[in-house]
Amino acid sequence: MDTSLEIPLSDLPLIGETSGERADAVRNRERILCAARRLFDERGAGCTSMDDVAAAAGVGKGTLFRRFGSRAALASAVLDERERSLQEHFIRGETPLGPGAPAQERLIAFGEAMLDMLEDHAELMVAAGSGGARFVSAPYAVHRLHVTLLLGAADPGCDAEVLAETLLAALSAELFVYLRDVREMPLERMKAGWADLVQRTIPAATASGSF
Amino acid sequence: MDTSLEIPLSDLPLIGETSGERADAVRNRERILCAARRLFDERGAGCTSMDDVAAAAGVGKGTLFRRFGSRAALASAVLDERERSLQEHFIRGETPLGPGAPAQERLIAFGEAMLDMLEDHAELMVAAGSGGARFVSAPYAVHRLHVTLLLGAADPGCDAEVLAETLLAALSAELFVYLRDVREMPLERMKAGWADLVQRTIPAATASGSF
DNA sequence: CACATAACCGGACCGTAGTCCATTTAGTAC
DNA sequence: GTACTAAATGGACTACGGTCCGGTTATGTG
Repeated sequence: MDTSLEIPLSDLPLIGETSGERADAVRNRERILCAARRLFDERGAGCTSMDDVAAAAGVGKGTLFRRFGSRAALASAVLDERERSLQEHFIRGETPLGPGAPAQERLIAFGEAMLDMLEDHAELMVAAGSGGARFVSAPYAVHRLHVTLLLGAADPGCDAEVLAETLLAALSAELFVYLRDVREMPLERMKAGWADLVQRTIPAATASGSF
Repeated sequence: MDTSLEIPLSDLPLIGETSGERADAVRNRERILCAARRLFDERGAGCTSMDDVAAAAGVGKGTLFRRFGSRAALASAVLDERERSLQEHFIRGETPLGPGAPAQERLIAFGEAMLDMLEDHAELMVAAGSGGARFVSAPYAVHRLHVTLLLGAADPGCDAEVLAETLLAALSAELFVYLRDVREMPLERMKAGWADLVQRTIPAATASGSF
Protein backbone atom coordinates (compact mmCIF):
# COMPACT_ATOMS: atom_id res chain seq x y z
CA MET A 1 0.00 0.00 0.00
CA ASP A 2 1.28 3.39 -1.04
CA THR A 3 1.41 5.70 1.95
CA SER A 4 2.89 8.80 0.31
CA LEU A 5 0.51 11.39 1.66
CA GLU A 6 3.27 13.87 2.50
CA ILE A 7 3.43 16.99 0.44
CA PRO A 8 5.48 16.19 -2.66
CA LEU A 9 8.51 17.77 -4.30
CA SER A 10 10.73 17.58 -1.31
CA ASP A 11 12.47 20.87 -0.56
CA LEU A 12 10.61 22.48 2.32
CA PRO A 13 13.75 24.41 3.33
CA LEU A 14 13.54 24.77 7.09
CA ILE A 15 14.06 28.37 8.09
CA GLY A 16 17.68 29.38 7.51
CA GLU A 17 18.81 25.90 6.59
CA THR A 18 20.70 25.33 3.37
CA SER A 19 19.33 21.82 2.78
CA GLY A 20 22.80 20.63 1.73
CA GLU A 21 22.54 22.29 -1.65
CA ARG A 22 25.27 24.58 -2.83
CA ALA A 23 24.45 28.26 -3.14
CA ASP A 24 24.98 28.38 -6.91
CA ALA A 25 22.73 25.37 -7.35
CA VAL A 26 19.93 27.05 -5.45
CA ARG A 27 20.43 30.26 -7.41
CA ASN A 28 20.29 28.41 -10.72
CA ARG A 29 17.18 26.48 -9.72
CA GLU A 30 15.43 29.77 -9.01
CA ARG A 31 16.64 31.28 -12.26
CA ILE A 32 15.40 28.28 -14.21
CA LEU A 33 12.01 28.15 -12.53
CA CYS A 34 11.60 31.86 -13.06
CA ALA A 35 12.51 31.69 -16.74
CA ALA A 36 10.31 28.62 -17.26
CA ARG A 37 7.32 30.28 -15.64
CA ARG A 38 7.79 33.34 -17.81
CA LEU A 39 8.25 31.49 -21.10
CA PHE A 40 5.46 28.97 -20.50
CA ASP A 41 3.20 31.88 -19.67
CA GLU A 42 4.23 34.10 -22.57
CA ARG A 43 4.32 31.66 -25.47
CA GLY A 44 2.72 28.54 -24.04
CA ALA A 45 4.39 25.32 -23.04
CA GLY A 46 4.05 23.81 -26.49
CA CYS A 47 6.18 26.55 -28.06
CA THR A 48 8.93 26.49 -25.44
CA SER A 49 11.84 24.10 -25.79
CA MET A 50 14.22 23.11 -23.03
CA ASP A 51 16.96 24.99 -24.89
CA ASP A 52 14.81 28.11 -24.76
CA VAL A 53 14.41 27.75 -21.01
CA ALA A 54 18.12 27.16 -20.48
CA ALA A 55 19.05 30.15 -22.60
CA ALA A 56 16.51 32.43 -20.92
CA ALA A 57 17.72 31.34 -17.51
CA GLY A 58 21.32 31.95 -18.52
CA VAL A 59 22.46 28.43 -17.67
CA GLY A 60 23.67 25.50 -19.72
CA LYS A 61 21.43 22.71 -20.85
CA GLY A 62 23.24 20.27 -18.61
CA THR A 63 22.39 22.35 -15.57
CA LEU A 64 18.73 22.46 -16.53
CA PHE A 65 18.49 18.68 -16.80
CA ARG A 66 20.65 18.13 -13.73
CA ARG A 67 18.22 20.25 -11.71
CA PHE A 68 14.94 18.94 -13.06
CA GLY A 69 15.60 15.66 -14.78
CA SER A 70 13.10 15.97 -17.61
CA ARG A 71 10.71 18.26 -19.36
CA ALA A 72 7.80 16.64 -17.52
CA ALA A 73 9.47 17.22 -14.17
CA LEU A 74 10.13 20.87 -14.99
CA ALA A 75 6.49 21.35 -15.86
CA SER A 76 5.53 19.66 -12.59
CA ALA A 77 7.82 21.97 -10.67
CA VAL A 78 6.22 25.02 -12.29
CA LEU A 79 2.81 23.66 -11.33
CA ASP A 80 3.90 22.83 -7.81
CA GLU A 81 2.45 25.88 -6.10
CA ARG A 82 -0.97 25.39 -7.64
CA GLU A 83 -0.90 21.68 -6.88
CA ARG A 84 -0.03 22.32 -3.23
CA SER A 85 -2.91 24.73 -3.00
CA LEU A 86 -5.28 22.14 -4.43
CA GLN A 87 -4.07 19.51 -1.98
CA GLU A 88 -4.36 21.95 0.90
CA HIS A 89 -7.97 22.59 -0.06
CA PHE A 90 -9.11 19.01 -0.34
CA ILE A 91 -7.19 17.84 2.72
CA ARG A 92 -7.78 20.67 5.17
CA GLY A 93 -9.91 23.22 3.32
CA GLU A 94 -13.55 24.14 3.50
CA THR A 95 -16.45 21.86 2.75
CA PRO A 96 -17.52 20.43 0.34
CA LEU A 97 -14.00 20.05 -1.08
CA GLY A 98 -12.48 19.61 2.36
CA PRO A 99 -13.56 17.30 5.17
CA GLY A 100 -17.09 17.38 6.52
CA ALA A 101 -19.28 16.86 3.48
CA PRO A 102 -20.55 13.47 2.32
CA ALA A 103 -18.10 11.51 0.17
CA GLN A 104 -20.10 11.94 -2.99
CA GLU A 105 -20.17 15.71 -2.66
CA ARG A 106 -16.48 15.83 -1.88
CA LEU A 107 -15.66 13.73 -4.90
CA ILE A 108 -17.72 15.96 -7.16
CA ALA A 109 -16.00 19.02 -5.72
CA PHE A 110 -12.60 17.37 -6.20
CA GLY A 111 -13.24 16.77 -9.90
CA GLU A 112 -14.50 20.31 -10.35
CA ALA A 113 -11.36 21.67 -8.70
CA MET A 114 -9.24 19.51 -11.00
CA LEU A 115 -11.16 20.78 -14.01
CA ASP A 116 -10.59 24.36 -12.86
CA MET A 117 -6.88 23.66 -12.62
CA LEU A 118 -6.97 22.08 -16.08
CA GLU A 119 -8.78 25.10 -17.47
CA ASP A 120 -5.96 27.32 -16.18
CA HIS A 121 -2.95 25.13 -16.93
CA ALA A 122 -3.96 22.52 -19.47
CA GLU A 123 -0.88 22.75 -21.65
CA LEU A 124 1.46 22.57 -18.70
CA MET A 125 -0.39 19.61 -17.23
CA VAL A 126 -0.19 17.76 -20.52
CA ALA A 127 3.56 18.35 -20.50
CA ALA A 128 3.82 17.28 -16.86
CA GLY A 129 2.07 14.00 -17.54
CA SER A 130 3.50 13.13 -20.94
CA GLY A 131 4.98 9.74 -21.59
CA GLY A 132 3.17 8.05 -18.74
CA ALA A 133 4.82 10.41 -16.23
CA ARG A 134 1.42 11.28 -14.82
CA PHE A 135 0.83 7.95 -13.16
CA VAL A 136 4.14 7.82 -11.36
CA SER A 137 4.06 11.42 -10.12
CA ALA A 138 3.66 12.39 -6.50
CA PRO A 139 0.54 14.50 -7.13
CA TYR A 140 -1.17 11.58 -8.82
CA ALA A 141 -0.38 9.36 -5.84
CA VAL A 142 -2.04 11.89 -3.56
CA HIS A 143 -5.09 12.25 -5.79
CA ARG A 144 -5.39 8.49 -6.08
CA LEU A 145 -5.27 8.02 -2.35
CA HIS A 146 -7.80 10.78 -1.77
CA VAL A 147 -10.26 9.38 -4.29
CA THR A 148 -9.70 5.84 -3.03
CA LEU A 149 -10.50 6.85 0.52
CA LEU A 150 -13.63 8.73 -0.54
CA LEU A 151 -14.85 5.75 -2.57
CA GLY A 152 -14.14 3.39 0.30
CA ALA A 153 -16.09 5.63 2.66
CA ALA A 154 -19.04 5.91 0.31
CA ASP A 155 -19.20 2.23 -0.55
CA PRO A 156 -17.20 -0.05 1.71
CA GLY A 157 -16.55 -3.36 0.02
CA CYS A 158 -16.16 -2.02 -3.49
CA ASP A 159 -12.82 -2.27 -5.27
CA ALA A 160 -11.98 1.34 -4.50
CA GLU A 161 -8.45 1.17 -5.88
CA VAL A 162 -9.48 0.19 -9.37
CA LEU A 163 -12.49 2.48 -9.35
CA ALA A 164 -10.26 5.39 -8.34
CA GLU A 165 -7.94 4.83 -11.27
CA THR A 166 -10.79 4.64 -13.73
CA LEU A 167 -12.47 7.77 -12.40
CA LEU A 168 -9.19 9.70 -12.41
CA ALA A 169 -8.71 8.72 -16.03
CA ALA A 170 -11.69 10.94 -16.81
CA LEU A 171 -9.69 13.89 -15.46
CA SER A 172 -6.64 13.36 -17.65
CA ALA A 173 -5.11 16.47 -19.19
CA GLU A 174 -5.08 14.98 -22.66
CA LEU A 175 -8.79 14.22 -22.59
CA PHE A 176 -9.48 17.70 -21.26
CA VAL A 177 -7.52 19.38 -24.05
CA TYR A 178 -9.28 17.26 -26.65
CA LEU A 179 -12.74 18.00 -25.27
CA ARG A 180 -12.03 21.70 -24.91
CA ASP A 181 -10.05 22.43 -28.07
CA VAL A 182 -11.28 19.87 -30.58
CA ARG A 183 -14.82 19.26 -29.40
CA GLU A 184 -15.17 22.81 -28.10
CA MET A 185 -16.96 21.60 -25.01
CA PRO A 186 -17.66 24.24 -22.36
CA LEU A 187 -16.14 23.76 -18.93
CA GLU A 188 -19.57 23.65 -17.33
CA ARG A 189 -20.60 20.68 -19.40
CA MET A 190 -17.49 18.80 -18.38
CA LYS A 191 -18.18 19.56 -14.74
CA ALA A 192 -21.76 18.39 -15.13
CA GLY A 193 -20.49 15.25 -16.82
CA TRP A 194 -18.12 14.56 -13.94
CA ALA A 195 -20.83 15.13 -11.35
CA ASP A 196 -23.14 12.84 -13.29
CA LEU A 197 -20.49 10.13 -13.44
CA VAL A 198 -19.82 10.37 -9.71
CA GLN A 199 -23.50 10.32 -8.86
CA ARG A 200 -23.95 7.20 -10.90
CA THR A 201 -20.91 5.61 -9.31
CA ILE A 202 -21.42 6.06 -5.59
CA PRO A 203 -24.46 6.57 -3.38
CA ALA A 204 -25.35 10.00 -2.04
CA ALA A 205 -25.32 11.12 1.57
CA THR A 206 -22.76 8.77 3.04
CA ALA A 207 -20.45 10.49 5.51
CA SER A 208 -16.89 10.73 4.23
CA GLY A 209 -15.30 9.89 7.56
CA SER A 210 -12.66 11.96 9.25
CA PHE A 211 -9.58 11.95 7.04
CA MET B 1 -22.38 15.21 -35.06
CA ASP B 2 -19.63 12.91 -36.20
CA THR B 3 -21.00 10.28 -38.56
CA SER B 4 -17.79 8.43 -39.43
CA LEU B 5 -18.98 4.89 -38.98
CA GLU B 6 -17.28 3.64 -42.15
CA ILE B 7 -14.41 1.27 -41.72
CA PRO B 8 -11.30 3.42 -41.28
CA LEU B 9 -7.93 3.58 -43.03
CA SER B 10 -9.29 4.04 -46.49
CA ASP B 11 -7.80 1.57 -48.96
CA LEU B 12 -10.40 -1.15 -49.50
CA PRO B 13 -8.99 -1.83 -52.98
CA LEU B 14 -11.94 -3.02 -55.01
CA ILE B 15 -11.01 -6.21 -56.79
CA GLY B 16 -8.49 -5.48 -59.50
CA GLU B 17 -8.69 -1.74 -59.05
CA THR B 18 -5.51 0.25 -58.56
CA SER B 19 -7.12 2.95 -56.42
CA GLY B 20 -5.10 5.61 -58.21
CA GLU B 21 -1.90 4.71 -56.42
CA ARG B 22 1.22 4.01 -58.38
CA ALA B 23 2.54 0.46 -58.37
CA ASP B 24 5.82 1.35 -56.66
CA ALA B 25 3.91 3.20 -53.95
CA VAL B 26 1.76 0.16 -53.25
CA ARG B 27 4.82 -2.08 -53.22
CA ASN B 28 6.64 0.19 -50.78
CA ARG B 29 3.63 0.45 -48.48
CA GLU B 30 3.52 -3.32 -48.27
CA ARG B 31 7.26 -3.53 -47.63
CA ILE B 32 7.03 -0.95 -44.87
CA LEU B 33 4.04 -2.56 -43.15
CA CYS B 34 5.72 -5.91 -43.35
CA ALA B 35 8.99 -4.65 -41.88
CA ALA B 36 7.16 -2.69 -39.19
CA ARG B 37 5.11 -5.70 -38.14
CA ARG B 38 8.25 -7.80 -37.92
CA LEU B 39 10.33 -5.28 -35.96
CA PHE B 40 7.53 -4.30 -33.57
CA ASP B 41 6.95 -7.96 -32.93
CA GLU B 42 10.60 -8.94 -32.52
CA ARG B 43 11.94 -6.13 -30.35
CA GLY B 44 8.84 -4.29 -29.26
CA ALA B 45 7.57 -0.94 -30.44
CA GLY B 46 9.55 0.96 -27.82
CA CYS B 47 12.86 -0.29 -29.20
CA THR B 48 12.09 0.34 -32.84
CA SER B 49 12.77 3.71 -34.42
CA MET B 50 11.34 4.98 -37.67
CA ASP B 51 14.86 4.79 -39.15
CA ASP B 52 14.95 1.13 -38.21
CA VAL B 53 11.68 0.52 -40.01
CA ALA B 54 12.79 2.43 -43.10
CA ALA B 55 16.10 0.56 -43.23
CA ALA B 56 14.46 -2.84 -42.73
CA ALA B 57 11.93 -2.08 -45.44
CA GLY B 58 14.69 -0.96 -47.80
CA VAL B 59 13.16 2.47 -48.40
CA GLY B 60 14.18 6.01 -47.52
CA LYS B 61 12.89 7.83 -44.49
CA GLY B 62 11.03 10.29 -46.68
CA THR B 63 9.06 7.47 -48.24
CA LEU B 64 8.12 6.08 -44.86
CA PHE B 65 6.72 9.41 -43.68
CA ARG B 66 5.09 10.15 -47.02
CA ARG B 67 3.22 6.85 -46.78
CA PHE B 68 2.22 6.98 -43.13
CA GLY B 69 2.62 10.52 -41.90
CA SER B 70 3.75 9.80 -38.37
CA ARG B 71 4.89 7.14 -35.98
CA ALA B 72 1.43 7.03 -34.43
CA ALA B 73 -0.17 6.51 -37.82
CA LEU B 74 2.23 3.69 -38.66
CA ALA B 75 1.37 1.97 -35.40
CA SER B 76 -2.32 2.41 -36.20
CA ALA B 77 -1.83 0.87 -39.61
CA VAL B 78 -0.12 -2.15 -38.08
CA LEU B 79 -3.02 -2.51 -35.67
CA ASP B 80 -5.58 -2.05 -38.41
CA GLU B 81 -6.41 -5.71 -38.92
CA ARG B 82 -7.05 -6.34 -35.25
CA GLU B 83 -9.07 -3.16 -34.98
CA ARG B 84 -11.23 -4.14 -37.94
CA SER B 85 -11.86 -7.49 -36.34
CA LEU B 86 -12.92 -5.83 -33.09
CA GLN B 87 -15.28 -3.51 -34.93
CA GLU B 88 -16.69 -6.40 -36.90
CA HIS B 89 -17.44 -8.20 -33.67
CA PHE B 90 -19.19 -5.40 -31.86
CA ILE B 91 -21.11 -4.23 -34.91
CA ARG B 92 -22.18 -7.50 -36.48
CA GLY B 93 -20.77 -10.22 -34.26
CA GLU B 94 -22.29 -12.54 -31.72
CA THR B 95 -23.98 -11.52 -28.53
CA PRO B 96 -23.19 -10.17 -25.96
CA LEU B 97 -20.55 -8.13 -27.82
CA GLY B 98 -22.65 -7.84 -30.93
CA PRO B 99 -26.32 -6.80 -31.26
CA GLY B 100 -29.02 -8.55 -29.30
CA ALA B 101 -27.92 -8.31 -25.70
CA PRO B 102 -28.97 -5.54 -23.32
CA ALA B 103 -26.88 -2.38 -23.55
CA GLN B 104 -25.20 -2.91 -20.21
CA GLU B 105 -23.99 -6.37 -21.15
CA ARG B 106 -22.78 -5.17 -24.51
CA LEU B 107 -20.87 -2.34 -22.93
CA ILE B 108 -19.20 -4.67 -20.45
CA ALA B 109 -18.29 -7.02 -23.29
CA PHE B 110 -16.93 -4.11 -25.31
CA GLY B 111 -14.59 -3.07 -22.50
CA GLU B 112 -13.44 -6.62 -22.02
CA ALA B 113 -12.67 -6.94 -25.71
CA MET B 114 -10.71 -3.69 -25.55
CA LEU B 115 -8.76 -4.96 -22.56
CA ASP B 116 -7.97 -8.16 -24.43
CA MET B 117 -6.66 -6.12 -27.32
CA LEU B 118 -4.61 -4.01 -24.91
CA GLU B 119 -3.20 -7.14 -23.32
CA ASP B 120 -1.98 -8.28 -26.73
CA HIS B 121 -0.81 -4.97 -28.20
CA ALA B 122 -0.33 -2.51 -25.36
CA GLU B 123 2.94 -1.03 -26.54
CA LEU B 124 1.68 -0.55 -30.07
CA MET B 125 -1.52 1.04 -28.85
CA VAL B 126 0.41 3.46 -26.68
CA ALA B 127 2.42 4.43 -29.75
CA ALA B 128 -0.73 4.73 -31.85
CA GLY B 129 -2.33 7.09 -29.37
CA SER B 130 0.65 9.16 -28.33
CA GLY B 131 0.55 12.91 -28.38
CA GLY B 132 -3.24 13.09 -28.27
CA ALA B 133 -3.46 11.13 -31.52
CA ARG B 134 -5.86 8.69 -29.90
CA PHE B 135 -8.75 11.09 -29.72
CA VAL B 136 -8.62 12.16 -33.33
CA SER B 137 -8.19 8.66 -34.75
CA ALA B 138 -10.84 6.88 -36.79
CA PRO B 139 -11.02 3.87 -34.43
CA TYR B 140 -11.67 6.16 -31.48
CA ALA B 141 -14.49 7.84 -33.38
CA VAL B 142 -16.07 4.44 -33.97
CA HIS B 143 -15.66 3.37 -30.35
CA ARG B 144 -17.06 6.66 -29.15
CA LEU B 145 -20.11 6.37 -31.34
CA HIS B 146 -20.69 2.78 -30.29
CA VAL B 147 -20.47 3.57 -26.59
CA THR B 148 -22.58 6.69 -27.01
CA LEU B 149 -25.35 4.74 -28.71
CA LEU B 150 -25.27 2.03 -26.03
CA LEU B 151 -25.46 4.62 -23.27
CA GLY B 152 -28.28 6.42 -25.01
CA ALA B 153 -30.19 3.16 -25.35
CA ALA B 154 -29.67 2.23 -21.72
CA ASP B 155 -30.53 5.63 -20.31
CA PRO B 156 -32.23 8.00 -22.73
CA GLY B 157 -31.91 11.55 -21.54
CA CYS B 158 -28.44 11.24 -20.05
CA ASP B 159 -25.55 13.18 -21.58
CA ALA B 160 -24.32 10.12 -23.43
CA GLU B 161 -21.60 11.94 -25.34
CA VAL B 162 -19.76 13.15 -22.27
CA LEU B 163 -20.32 9.91 -20.42
CA ALA B 164 -18.89 7.98 -23.36
CA GLU B 165 -15.69 10.01 -23.33
CA THR B 166 -15.22 9.57 -19.61
CA LEU B 167 -15.83 5.82 -19.75
CA LEU B 168 -13.48 5.40 -22.72
CA ALA B 169 -10.80 7.22 -20.74
CA ALA B 170 -10.73 4.21 -18.43
CA LEU B 171 -9.66 2.09 -21.41
CA SER B 172 -6.68 4.23 -22.39
CA ALA B 173 -3.52 2.38 -23.35
CA GLU B 174 -1.38 4.45 -20.99
CA LEU B 175 -3.53 3.63 -17.99
CA PHE B 176 -3.51 -0.02 -18.97
CA VAL B 177 0.28 -0.15 -19.19
CA TYR B 178 0.62 1.58 -15.86
CA LEU B 179 -1.83 -0.74 -14.12
CA ARG B 180 -0.30 -3.84 -15.66
CA ASP B 181 3.41 -3.03 -15.51
CA VAL B 182 3.77 -0.72 -12.53
CA ARG B 183 0.90 -1.83 -10.33
CA GLU B 184 1.11 -5.41 -11.57
CA MET B 185 -2.62 -5.68 -11.73
CA PRO B 186 -4.00 -8.88 -13.29
CA LEU B 187 -6.13 -8.57 -16.39
CA GLU B 188 -9.06 -10.17 -14.65
CA ARG B 189 -9.13 -7.49 -11.98
CA MET B 190 -9.18 -4.78 -14.62
CA LYS B 191 -12.06 -6.50 -16.38
CA ALA B 192 -13.94 -6.80 -13.13
CA GLY B 193 -13.26 -3.13 -12.46
CA TRP B 194 -14.64 -2.18 -15.86
CA ALA B 195 -17.75 -4.31 -15.38
CA ASP B 196 -18.25 -2.76 -11.96
CA LEU B 197 -17.92 0.75 -13.38
CA VAL B 198 -20.42 0.02 -16.15
CA GLN B 199 -22.89 -1.59 -13.77
CA ARG B 200 -22.74 1.46 -11.56
CA THR B 201 -23.17 3.75 -14.54
CA ILE B 202 -26.14 2.38 -16.42
CA PRO B 203 -29.13 0.25 -15.47
CA ALA B 204 -29.25 -3.45 -16.27
CA ALA B 205 -31.60 -5.19 -18.66
CA THR B 206 -32.43 -2.38 -21.03
CA ALA B 207 -32.56 -3.49 -24.65
CA SER B 208 -29.75 -2.02 -26.74
CA GLY B 209 -31.93 -1.33 -29.75
CA SER B 210 -31.18 -2.49 -33.25
CA PHE B 211 -27.96 -0.82 -34.37
C1' DC C 1 44.87 31.75 4.09
C1' DA C 2 45.76 27.47 1.48
C1' DC C 3 44.20 23.19 0.34
C1' DA C 4 41.29 19.19 -0.87
C1' DT C 5 37.27 17.57 -2.70
C1' DA C 6 32.72 16.96 -3.72
C1' DA C 7 29.31 19.30 -6.06
C1' DC C 8 28.32 21.85 -9.91
C1' DC C 9 28.67 23.84 -14.59
C1' DG C 10 28.03 24.22 -19.62
C1' DG C 11 28.16 22.95 -24.08
C1' DA C 12 29.45 19.27 -27.30
C1' DC C 13 27.28 15.25 -28.48
C1' DC C 14 23.64 11.49 -29.45
C1' DG C 15 19.37 9.33 -31.15
C1' DT C 16 14.84 10.33 -32.74
C1' DA C 17 10.61 12.26 -35.18
C1' DG C 18 9.56 14.78 -38.82
C1' DT C 19 10.52 18.08 -43.21
C1' DC C 20 12.37 19.40 -47.71
C1' DC C 21 13.64 19.17 -52.29
C1' DA C 22 16.57 17.75 -56.26
C1' DT C 23 16.27 13.58 -58.78
C1' DT C 24 14.09 9.47 -60.61
C1' DT C 25 10.35 6.77 -62.34
C1' DA C 26 5.62 4.91 -63.47
C1' DG C 27 1.96 5.69 -66.30
C1' DT C 28 -0.13 8.04 -70.56
C1' DA C 29 -0.79 9.91 -75.04
C1' DC C 30 0.81 9.80 -79.61
C1' DG D 1 9.32 3.67 -79.12
C1' DT D 2 9.35 8.47 -77.54
C1' DA D 3 8.16 12.28 -75.05
C1' DC D 4 5.81 14.22 -71.31
C1' DT D 5 4.02 14.82 -66.55
C1' DA D 6 2.59 13.92 -62.14
C1' DA D 7 3.81 11.07 -58.52
C1' DA D 8 7.17 8.95 -55.80
C1' DT D 9 11.77 8.58 -53.95
C1' DG D 10 15.60 8.95 -50.50
C1' DG D 11 18.82 11.06 -47.93
C1' DA D 12 20.43 15.45 -46.17
C1' DC D 13 18.62 18.57 -42.84
C1' DT D 14 16.25 20.58 -38.63
C1' DA D 15 14.60 20.76 -33.93
C1' DC D 16 14.15 18.60 -29.83
C1' DG D 17 14.80 15.89 -25.47
C1' DG D 18 18.25 13.95 -23.06
C1' DT D 19 23.31 12.36 -21.80
C1' DC D 20 28.24 12.91 -20.91
C1' DC D 21 32.37 14.58 -19.26
C1' DG D 22 36.41 17.74 -18.78
C1' DG D 23 36.83 21.94 -16.47
C1' DT D 24 35.33 25.07 -12.57
C1' DT D 25 33.86 26.62 -8.05
C1' DA D 26 31.80 26.63 -3.47
C1' DT D 27 32.58 25.09 0.88
C1' DG D 28 34.55 22.78 5.04
C1' DT D 29 39.07 21.86 7.22
C1' DG D 30 43.82 22.46 8.93
